[in-house]
Amino acid sequence: MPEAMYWRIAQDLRKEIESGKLAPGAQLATELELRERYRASRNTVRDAVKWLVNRGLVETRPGQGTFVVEKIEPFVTTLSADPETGLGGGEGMAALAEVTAQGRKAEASTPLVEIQKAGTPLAELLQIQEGTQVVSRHQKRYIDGTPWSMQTSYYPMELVLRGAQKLIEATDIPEGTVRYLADTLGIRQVGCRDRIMVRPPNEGEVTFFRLPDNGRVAVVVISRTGYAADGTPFRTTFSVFPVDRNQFVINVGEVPDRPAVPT
Amino acid sequence: MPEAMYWRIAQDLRKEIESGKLAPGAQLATELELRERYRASRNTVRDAVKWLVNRGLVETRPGQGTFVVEKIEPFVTTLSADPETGLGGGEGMAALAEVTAQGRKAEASTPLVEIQKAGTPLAELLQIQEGTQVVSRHQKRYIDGTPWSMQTSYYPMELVLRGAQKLIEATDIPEGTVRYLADTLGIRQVGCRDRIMVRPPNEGEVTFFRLPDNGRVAVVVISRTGYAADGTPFRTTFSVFPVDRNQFVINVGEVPDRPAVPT
DNA sequence: GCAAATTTGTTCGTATGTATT
DNA sequence: CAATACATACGAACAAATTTG
Repeated sequence: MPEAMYWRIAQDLRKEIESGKLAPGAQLATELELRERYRASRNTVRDAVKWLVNRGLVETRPGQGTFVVEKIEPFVTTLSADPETGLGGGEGMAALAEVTAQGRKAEASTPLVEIQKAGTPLAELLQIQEGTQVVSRHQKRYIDGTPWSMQTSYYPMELVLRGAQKLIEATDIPEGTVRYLADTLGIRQVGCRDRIMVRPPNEGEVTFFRLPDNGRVAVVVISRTGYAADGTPFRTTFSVFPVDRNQFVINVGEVPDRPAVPT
Repeated sequence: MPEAMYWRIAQDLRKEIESGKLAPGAQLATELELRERYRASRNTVRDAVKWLVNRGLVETRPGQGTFVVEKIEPFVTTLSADPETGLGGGEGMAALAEVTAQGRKAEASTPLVEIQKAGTPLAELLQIQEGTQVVSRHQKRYIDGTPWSMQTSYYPMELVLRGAQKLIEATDIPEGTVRYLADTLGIRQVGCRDRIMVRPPNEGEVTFFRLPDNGRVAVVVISRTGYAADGTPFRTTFSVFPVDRNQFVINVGEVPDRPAVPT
């Protein structure tokens, strides 16, 4: 009972890729060559190639050919946060420090500061009225020159009025905003809650991260909400990472140091 | 500069879906109807529909039609672990308790116990020689009847020889294996390290979780390695969750209780 | 710099098979 | 069994992107 021909062709090529016979970066036979090799019409071999493209095994470049996708060396981010100092998870300066510690070069764009009204999800996280004014601080991060993460932090506007002026300055806050708020307003972060979810990328994420335009590569969104001593949330940070180049580690209790090596 | 016709048709349908004009579960016009509506050939409207299928917006059922995919109510798992008692993160009985607490019905298959040789990644995590014998305990979990996660825990065979007989019995260990090992062998878990990654599902995962066969829905793999007081790892658990129905929460420090509501 | 050759992208027409109602 | 709807396959033509001579 033969399966569909395009399927058999696709499986044949898949095996060649997975066995390494077709190495990452290598060019596949052209559609015309495949047409002859499998004695099928061009549209049928194109269906087979589409099957591979949709699974992220190959990519086609008009005018050039079809190529086996290169695999990306994943970067490992430690999410474990010190509830006091602020955090350690892909946030602020701590993020950069972790990158350089792994022998890679980290860069970050200057913060983009905006005043916005809180939408439903944010208002819920910060336990404020929908439509309340919030400060948004946005940064893009790069590792070895490739886009690595986008981060947006939200603070109730009230904090600025109470004296945290630096929040609305488009400059890095070297000591970290959590530390800054503790020093300036005496708001200590006694705990935080991370929420992790995975979803398809939106248009802006596709272009910034240079993801395939078929939406195959998802993004991880980590929202971290910081809580003050009285139990009220006072800031939330959303970090967006493409799943094809990122892994995460959480340490609890006493764990030995170890270079985080991807699997 | 008109884009390709299949693209315009796809965008048109996408907008109808995203605006809610085509509700989840609703049936799209048939290919023949779309052919008339857009004055394109059937192959062209099929290309448009394929574009939507590859993004997971619709699904086609031979003999029936094309339907807008239903969105799934995500389940929230708390990963925060107590380094002592064991854990809280989607593991063992604790997992079941969290599910029922959210007013859902949890089930788990009886454990499948196997003796295996450790492969490279596992040997690295457990810091043992590659090829060393390990006990593997595998379980599948369901929430409200739908497949939710697959979990496989690995223990060095040595633990069984030292007296932890229950590890190789195909029965639930109600108090949890971490507690059991502490009671039986005096091995206390003083810390653990979680590693989170996202990858496409393999064949077994596609069939168990009933994922679309185009590999669009990725899975989250969380490996949790437990460390004893002397700093050596003594167990690793791999948990696999489909990303379309799961979110995760990590609490650090003092955070207020709050019903975990998906965004 | 340009034209030709190569390679993938889009569109149509047509025929037949398979699954469901 | 018949009607309906999607799945597979072939052939053909032209367009667009890229490389090559």
